[in-house]
Amino acid sequence: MKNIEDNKTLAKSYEFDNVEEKWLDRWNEAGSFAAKMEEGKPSFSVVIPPPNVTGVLHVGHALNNTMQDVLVRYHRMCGDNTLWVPGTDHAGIATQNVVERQLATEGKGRHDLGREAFIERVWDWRKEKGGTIINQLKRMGASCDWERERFTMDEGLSKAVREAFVRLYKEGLIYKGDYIVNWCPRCLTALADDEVDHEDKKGKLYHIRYPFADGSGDVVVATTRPETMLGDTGVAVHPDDERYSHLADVGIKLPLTDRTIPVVFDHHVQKDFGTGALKVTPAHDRDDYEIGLRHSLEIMKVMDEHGVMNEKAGKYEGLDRFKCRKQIVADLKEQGFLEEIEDYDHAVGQCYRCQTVVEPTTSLQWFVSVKPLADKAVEAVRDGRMNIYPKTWNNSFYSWMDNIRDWCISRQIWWGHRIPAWSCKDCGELMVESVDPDKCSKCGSANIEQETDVLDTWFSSALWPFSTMGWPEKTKELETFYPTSVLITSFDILFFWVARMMMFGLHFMEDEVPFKDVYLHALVRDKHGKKMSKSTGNVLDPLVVMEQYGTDAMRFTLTAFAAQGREIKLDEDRIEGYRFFINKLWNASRFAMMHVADCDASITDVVNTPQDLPLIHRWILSRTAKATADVRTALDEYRFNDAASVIYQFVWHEFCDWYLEWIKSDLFSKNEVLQNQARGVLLHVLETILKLIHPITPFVTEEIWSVLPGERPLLVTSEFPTVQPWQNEEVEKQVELLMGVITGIRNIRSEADVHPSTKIDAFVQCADSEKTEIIQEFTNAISDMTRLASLTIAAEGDKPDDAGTYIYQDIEMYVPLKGLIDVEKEQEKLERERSKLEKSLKQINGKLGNKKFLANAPSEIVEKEKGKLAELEAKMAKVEEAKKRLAEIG
RNA sequence: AGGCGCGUAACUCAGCGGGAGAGUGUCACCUUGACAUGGUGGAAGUCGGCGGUUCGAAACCGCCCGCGCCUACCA
Repeated sequence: MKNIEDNKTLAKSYEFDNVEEKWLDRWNEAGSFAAKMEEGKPSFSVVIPPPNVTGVLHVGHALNNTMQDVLVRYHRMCGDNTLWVPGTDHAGIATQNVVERQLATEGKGRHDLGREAFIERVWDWRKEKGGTIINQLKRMGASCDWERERFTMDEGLSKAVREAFVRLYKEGLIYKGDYIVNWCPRCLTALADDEVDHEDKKGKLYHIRYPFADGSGDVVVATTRPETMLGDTGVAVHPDDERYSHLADVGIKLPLTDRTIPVVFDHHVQKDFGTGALKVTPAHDRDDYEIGLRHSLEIMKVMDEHGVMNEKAGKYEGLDRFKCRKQIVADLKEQGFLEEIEDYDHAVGQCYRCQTVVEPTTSLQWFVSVKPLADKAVEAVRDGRMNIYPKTWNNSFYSWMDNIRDWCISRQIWWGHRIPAWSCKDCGELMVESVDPDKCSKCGSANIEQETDVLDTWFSSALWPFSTMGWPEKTKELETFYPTSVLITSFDILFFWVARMMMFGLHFMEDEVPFKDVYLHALVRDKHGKKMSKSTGNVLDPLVVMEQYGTDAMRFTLTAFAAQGREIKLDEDRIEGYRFFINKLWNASRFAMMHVADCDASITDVVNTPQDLPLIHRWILSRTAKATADVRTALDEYRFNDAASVIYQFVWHEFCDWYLEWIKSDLFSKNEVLQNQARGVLLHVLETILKLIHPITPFVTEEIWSVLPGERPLLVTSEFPTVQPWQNEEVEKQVELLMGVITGIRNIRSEADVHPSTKIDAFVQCADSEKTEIIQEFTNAISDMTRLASLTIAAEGDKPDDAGTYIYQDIEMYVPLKGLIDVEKEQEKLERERSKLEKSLKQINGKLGNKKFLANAPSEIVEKEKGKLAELEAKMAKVEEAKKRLAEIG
């Protein structure tokens, strides 16, 4: 045995600072994370949800990447061909904004530089700052194959984007058209529907009187945006609304203009809202646009791209849309058309990047016809080729996909994949080609010009699962790793991203799904369920957490919290708790090292013949097999929190609390056989534990592993434990019995305030000879663990009056404590016990007395209840007897 | 308005058809040959409410109360 002070291998508590850095380097040097593509092995592959290149690690990333890493490390240890592709997303608008802000501090705008110079500037920025989040992911221990890092704008992926675009165009699935889109007048670009945030704002509802053209009367319409009336080309009412049925042929004289507009009848109008009449502005409202189409109304755009009124707005030309609103209201009022202004709260769409109020407007944009693609994705989920976890998301997925609109993919910014379309300035021909054309394919003119728009960022990320593996080339990576095994991401991008990967994956990869499983994890909130935000000040920064508690503690916490739900309320106290757990593991290993440091690694061979081992070793091997099975199942089913809790429970409360305490006497024994058995099993179980936890807490486990005796390869690439045939019910039952006795005696000591160092005499009495025999056999272990001077098997009726008592099943333990017994306290304890038993007995007797129960319940349940009843009755008898005896002295 | 979800010990959460669990906190005792980032023992819950299904419900169904989130075309 080594003296503890001489033990130089492990410090007294786990200090993570140097350890983490050290192993990051070693794993890197050893190429531990490099994907292997060996024949005949199962594949496990994951592509990272690429964080924005402008991103900084937040707790959501930490959760997301911990979960991925747990699975990836697990499968790598299982010997699978394992690939985890890392990378970042060019994040068009976000990145452009960052660089534009940087330019602004120099007093410049992007137009001062021009397109090419600006893009170069963005690349410079990316070179300098774009690695931040990648480095932070590395710091977390994410075991991506870093050699394969990809960027959505790098050469290979750009080629894939172009190929995808050209194919879709040639297949007629991409078209260019003048449609209403969400327009950001500040970013000067179209936005996809899901790039618009809706926020309730206080506003006004203006009621405006629209006179009939024939002067026979008027109708009042309501609007929150009076300035759009300049673009009104109709008034809509419900076809069943009698109030307006006579207006079919009468026009409306639009105030402030000299135009007369028609009344149309449309089911979209709500009869009971306001007056039941709706002004229709097809050019500046999505619904009005649809109504306009249905009734062939003119589309009249009255604003320009900056949100400034244009020449169609007549005298209002040149006014900003909000200034124009004021002016219009004033004019309407003056001319007597304004009926009423009421306060009105409603949702206003804002640009998700700059919060400018979005202007719905028509413009010439590129679209993907998604319906046929969406149907295939839905089909793949419905027939189980793709599974969404948790499956509660299926319904949301279906309903979104069924109502999906064509996807506007063009953006009027500079940073992104420029649309590979050229138009001929002479004949107007549009060319979409994979190779840049130098002249018009129709008229031969060299006077051609490339489209200036770039593609929506999500277009390139939709290709991610296969573009990162070399598509459109046929690569070994694709062959080995596509479809990927599982996609792990946050539910809030199910539609932005996941659905689009499904659509593109199926389309371009010959109906092969991009991933078999999708795991949608929760959003991380603070411990009260509030969204973490800088302004609230409740943000938990993973970088700070890693510094304070260590990366392993953070990872374990996140894993333990990762139940399949919609939100995770993260309580910082829990992180500390799990840090203590890691320290516990550390110290248990330290203890083990005191006994096995100088041994040969082959001492673990004793586990090959478990039948030759003493009971407690067989017990821990049985529990180890159970824990191994449970962890594997949990990870296979994405029940991360279960894996964490199985490990926690097993390591702390079974391995440390019971097993280590129990084998101490053997470890210190002079009997070499016992000692070697203890050392061998101890080392084996510790090795197994380290392997089981490694996917969750890679650093501390690798560190401990490295000091264990013998030459050993890195833990990261060691074999994950398989379930050994060690589970043994009989052994577990016997140990449980002994534990019950030990707990009982400890309880008596504690209740009677016997000082822990005082050795006492204890007695056990039980009518069951089998149980008595086991207790007899383990007298020494019981005595060691309860600090007894002696343990005696007593005959019935031998019990002295002044003894502390505890009853476990049908076993009574007692400790004579002359003068130390507080009779009243003891009586209270027994009464509590008795009343609890009485309640349970009543319940069970009720069940077993119920004929229907006996008839309907499965027989094993009935048997179980009967067994329970016998046990409780025996215990009750003991308790009543003890009470009676106690009453006699009292 | 529709959809989804949540309400279990003081707190943060598991469990989701057969005896109410974990961590933290709390109380008592204890520096016993890894660990006080520890040990031992204890207290603590009509499992939001009311009905229903069932031999049996915290779990399944319905309604109600409270709280979130998402989607939406009430202008």
